[in-house]
Amino acid sequence: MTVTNPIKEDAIQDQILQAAKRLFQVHGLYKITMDDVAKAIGKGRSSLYYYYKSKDEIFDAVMEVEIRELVAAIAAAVNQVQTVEQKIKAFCIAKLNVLRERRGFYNMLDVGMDADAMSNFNKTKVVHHGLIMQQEGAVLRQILDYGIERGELKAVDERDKKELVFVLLSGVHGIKREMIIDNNFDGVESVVNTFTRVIMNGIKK
Amino acid sequence: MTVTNPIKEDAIQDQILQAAKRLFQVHGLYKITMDDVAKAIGKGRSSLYYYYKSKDEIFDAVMEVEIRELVAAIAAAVNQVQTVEQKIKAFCIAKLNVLRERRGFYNMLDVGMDADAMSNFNKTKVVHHGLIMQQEGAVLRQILDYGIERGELKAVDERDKKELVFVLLSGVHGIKREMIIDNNFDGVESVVNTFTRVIMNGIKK
Amino acid sequence: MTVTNPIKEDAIQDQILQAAKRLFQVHGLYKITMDDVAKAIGKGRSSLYYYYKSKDEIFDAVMEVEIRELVAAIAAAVNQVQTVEQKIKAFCIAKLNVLRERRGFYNMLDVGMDADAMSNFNKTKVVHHGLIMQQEGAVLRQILDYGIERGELKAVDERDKKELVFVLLSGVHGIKREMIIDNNFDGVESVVNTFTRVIMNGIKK
Amino acid sequence: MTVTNPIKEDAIQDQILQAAKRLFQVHGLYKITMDDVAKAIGKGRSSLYYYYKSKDEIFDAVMEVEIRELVAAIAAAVNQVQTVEQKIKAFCIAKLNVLRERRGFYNMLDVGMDADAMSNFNKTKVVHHGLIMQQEGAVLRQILDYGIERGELKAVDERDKKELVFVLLSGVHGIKREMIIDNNFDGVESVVNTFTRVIMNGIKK
DNA sequence: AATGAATGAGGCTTCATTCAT
DNA sequence: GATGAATGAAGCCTCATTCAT
Repeated sequence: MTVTNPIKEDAIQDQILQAAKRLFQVHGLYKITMDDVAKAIGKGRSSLYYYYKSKDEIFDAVMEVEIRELVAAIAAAVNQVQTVEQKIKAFCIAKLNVLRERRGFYNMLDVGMDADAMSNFNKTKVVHHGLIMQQEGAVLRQILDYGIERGELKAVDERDKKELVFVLLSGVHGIKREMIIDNNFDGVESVVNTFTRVIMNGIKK
Repeated sequence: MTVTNPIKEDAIQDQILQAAKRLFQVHGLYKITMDDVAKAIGKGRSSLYYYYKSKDEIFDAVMEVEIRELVAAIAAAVNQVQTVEQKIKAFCIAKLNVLRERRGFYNMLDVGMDADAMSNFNKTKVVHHGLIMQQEGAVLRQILDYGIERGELKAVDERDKKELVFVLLSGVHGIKREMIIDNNFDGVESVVNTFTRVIMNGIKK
Repeated sequence: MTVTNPIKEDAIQDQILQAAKRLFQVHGLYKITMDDVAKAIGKGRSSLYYYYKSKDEIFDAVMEVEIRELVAAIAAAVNQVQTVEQKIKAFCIAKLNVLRERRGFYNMLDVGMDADAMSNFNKTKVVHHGLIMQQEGAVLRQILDYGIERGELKAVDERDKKELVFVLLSGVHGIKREMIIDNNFDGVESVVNTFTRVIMNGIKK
Repeated sequence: MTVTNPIKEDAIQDQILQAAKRLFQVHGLYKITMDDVAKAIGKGRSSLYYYYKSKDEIFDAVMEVEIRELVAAIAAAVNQVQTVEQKIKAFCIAKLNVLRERRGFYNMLDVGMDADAMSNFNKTKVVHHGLIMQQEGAVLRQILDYGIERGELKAVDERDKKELVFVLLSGVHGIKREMIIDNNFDGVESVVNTFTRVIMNGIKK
């Protein structure tokens, strides 16, 4: 049986992925070199190129995983509570909690994606960001619809709904950002409460 | 009037500043090399070092100008209207308008300041970010106080006020961010309206 | 014998070492650039960094070799003769002979180490100089002890012995220096004879 | 009287000289930039070029002064005492004392002049070193002749005399060097005593 | 499947020197 | 006399990527 084992191959590819993920999360993309990643999996630098064509490609792969995990975590949190206010709060807290440990990483991808990032990263990255926005937006929108249906919220037209989602999402991203910069997530609960309260006042029946 | 003209005196230093500012705004700090800046003013690379000790120093100088301009623009806009709602709206729109043309730049400093940036930038940069937050925060807080005094807003305790400012600021930053990433500022007015409305509902008497 | 050959393994590292050694010897550290070294082994400049982290590291490595070689040569020469006078003479001549071909190099390390060098070199370099002094001093001291034991020399107290070693060592270094500057080692034997004779007269029984 | 004042011109030239001298003494040639020198005299960098064609030329000028001062100091010290042993001791101590405060400077010129220095400096420098050796040698030789004449020393033939001078000179230089490297001149007197005693034993009647 | 070796391209900084004014 | 301004040449170092084995 000298057939190459595709599972094993994937295993290493995954090792690289996990190592890169961890490193990117802690230090950010720029600080991490291909050598850092290679050392983390105990292999030579050039070996990485057997599994991924470029640093960018590794980054893309890491992103996909992160996004999946983030969205899953948020959805799970939202589904565990009932009222709209609880759901929105859960949404915010879940997102902030996941991001708390992503610093360097999400920072740049999720909201961060600043001009630097944008000019360095290929289009794929922008697509990824859009994906997050879209998926998270979908969750939020479901919450709104659910609230309207349940009679908790005022009925609003499509355009308002869209903007509301945008504003909500932007708000959480902004809060996250400040907390990351301050490197202080201590007030999360409290700030989220204020945020949710203000928002709810603005939209509830 | 034999007063020496300070502008003329540092004409070149200013040229560098302006060139760097423009370049940083469009492309971000990392993408721009000293050579780019030098070429932009039609001089040799080493000439820059006659006016600034390092790339970092240029960057610092650019920042100072940007911050001054940003805060001034916001304050001016806010002072031109009377009601709280108008002021908050003015605040948001002024900020977003200034930032619209800053992309690469503010992105990285004001809100952007992501983990990468933070580890690469020196302490000065973080200080600058703090400065913006503080100054903008002060403006917002004045608006709130003004509104409470005028009876437009509910009176809230100190802690709530602080958090409210934080949430407001974070929100605008988040919105800005999304717009920059989308590279689409078309809906500014509308989004700001939604944002302000929701917020106002949450805090007005 | 399947033992891996350590020499072969680091063949290139050694090539760099040897090239740098030769270049440093002839031209001195400052004159030699990384590019010079790279060209000397027929490779690109950045390739050097694969084997050594910095110019300093190369220099350190060269030093280690030089010191080993120098001390070994001296010890060998000293051990080949019997009387104290012969040994001291052997010491001087061996040292001068080794240094004759080191010019730029030893010059700067061994004795040379001037204030310039000292402020530019890192601590390691000073340590290296100290090492040479210490090892050579040990050899000289053994000669003295040997001479006292054999009754050739006057017994002297510890402090005198120490100073004597210092004076002897300094003397040889001084002579070396002059010869290097004159670029004339022709009179070595004769000068060493004079030196040794004067010294011996001062210390023999 | 619009005649240019040669004295004033010389005055500035001298200011430069003195400033450079002090700086070189303390920090060594390499560490000092033209800007350092210019700042020290409170003028612009390029002004130096009005008085000296190049850094090298300044250095040359500084050297000349230093040599004059050194030789004068030594001669004075030697002339103040009577016996040969005292004179040699005076010679050594005077030289070491002058050099003690010259570190960076003499180091490189007087004895130091290592291969680096030699390849960086122009031929003039080597000439200067030779000049020191020659002048100091002359002083030493006079001491020897004086001693022989007075009957203190054995009569030796011309060649021995020459070598003796060389050895003496080299010895002092070597001692100086070690002391500079150690940055410790505390034992000067004692070491010079040992040196002189050993030497005297070797040459006195 | 893995990697050792090599490097090109690029980046920041320093400094002696020139030159027009 | 003096200098502000400008720079070319040089130097050190980093890193993603390639490629033969």
